[in-house]
Amino acid sequence: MRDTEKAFIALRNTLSLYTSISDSTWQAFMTICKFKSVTKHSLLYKIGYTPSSYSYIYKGLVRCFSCDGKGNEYNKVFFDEGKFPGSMTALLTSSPSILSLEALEDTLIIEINFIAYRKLMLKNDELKLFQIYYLEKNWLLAKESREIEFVQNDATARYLCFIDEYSQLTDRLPQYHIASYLGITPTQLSRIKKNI
Amino acid sequence: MRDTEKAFIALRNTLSLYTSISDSTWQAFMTICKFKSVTKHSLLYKIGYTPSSYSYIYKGLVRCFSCDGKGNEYNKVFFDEGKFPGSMTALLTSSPSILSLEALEDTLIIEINFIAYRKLMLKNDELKLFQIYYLEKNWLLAKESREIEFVQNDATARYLCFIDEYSQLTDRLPQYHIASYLGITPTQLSRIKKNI
DNA sequence: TTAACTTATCAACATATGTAAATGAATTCC
DNA sequence: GGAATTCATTTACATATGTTGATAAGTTAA
Repeated sequence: MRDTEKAFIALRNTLSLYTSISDSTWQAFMTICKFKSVTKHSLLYKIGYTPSSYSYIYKGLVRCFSCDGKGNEYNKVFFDEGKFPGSMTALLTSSPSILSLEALEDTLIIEINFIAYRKLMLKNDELKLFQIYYLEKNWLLAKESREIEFVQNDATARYLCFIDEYSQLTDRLPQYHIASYLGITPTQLSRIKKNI
Repeated sequence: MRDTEKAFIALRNTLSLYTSISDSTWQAFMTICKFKSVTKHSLLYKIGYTPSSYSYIYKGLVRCFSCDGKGNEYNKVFFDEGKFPGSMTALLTSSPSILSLEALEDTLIIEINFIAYRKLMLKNDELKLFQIYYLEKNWLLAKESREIEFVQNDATARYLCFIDEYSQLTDRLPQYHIASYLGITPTQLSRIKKNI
């Protein structure tokens, strides 16, 4: 079986984790999707651009980061297989994103056209349910706990949280990207690891 | 005119900032609202409880904070006149809140029953629009920029952001609440103020 | 394979911030 | 009005983290 087919099967399985997806819903959904391959280090989208699609990761790894004016980057989330990287905010408000997405490995994705998805979702009850469950689980709750985790913990505790949350990614990610996620320098992360 | 009436007029004006509110919408909306007075230092709701209403502040000041296990509190947002304090997350997901709300002054609010509001909103186009605009402006965008502000800036820069965003509140808030909002101790805030 | 580059670790020093305790000003309470 | 409490500031010291530069291991490219 080719990657394209396998990717679509994986996508349907992921949707089904949230709510049941009938064959007819799936047929309609597939027509607004496009399989795509992006090479390591390329950007799925850049700060300042208004994205027109979600992505679904079949294979690979993507980081989401913001930038300040001085050339520093700050990692916010990592997305691996089965996740939907993207700026929900930029999509919902059709405004330029304040975030960028970069592939950290050669990555296979399925692009889901955002406008077509909205149209389809608004007249399909299964997709409406998916949308609600997905938003609640992956955005509202995740954002709230990440914020609290960041505010309440020191860097060592945040590192332990990171290992807990991203155990399967700790060796796919370079140290300096982890450090940036934790809000510290690679030097400091090195010290923290030594102290544990 | 009594406070109750003035509060309801203010509430209608606030709704109208987001979208137009017809008389019939307003009549229906008013029936799910209740005027209430809360004294300084009392809690609108506590961590662990599932809130059943939004509030609207007609007069007064409320802080939203989280707690860790060691008795420390962390301020997240301040709400003054015209704002809707509450944990959107807890309401949307009907889950126990991980946040508390405390009145920092004697405060006059209007409580809006959440379940009744959902019902009304889902069959009223004006309220649906209000809901979307309010969510986008006050939750998605605000949360995203607050997170970036916190991650990218040092404490001095965050203090300047705070003054900018909350200029009208800087002298209604005690230093130690501002310090907690900035993620530093009152001692450090004192030093920062001296250095500016 | 060698050379060039990237990455992780470490050391030395600088800076930001926390902690604890003291002081004085402001506020609250009887 | 005076006593008690709360709050902001300051000092001295401790700790966490940043910065810079060195080194060595690992990776990539010629």
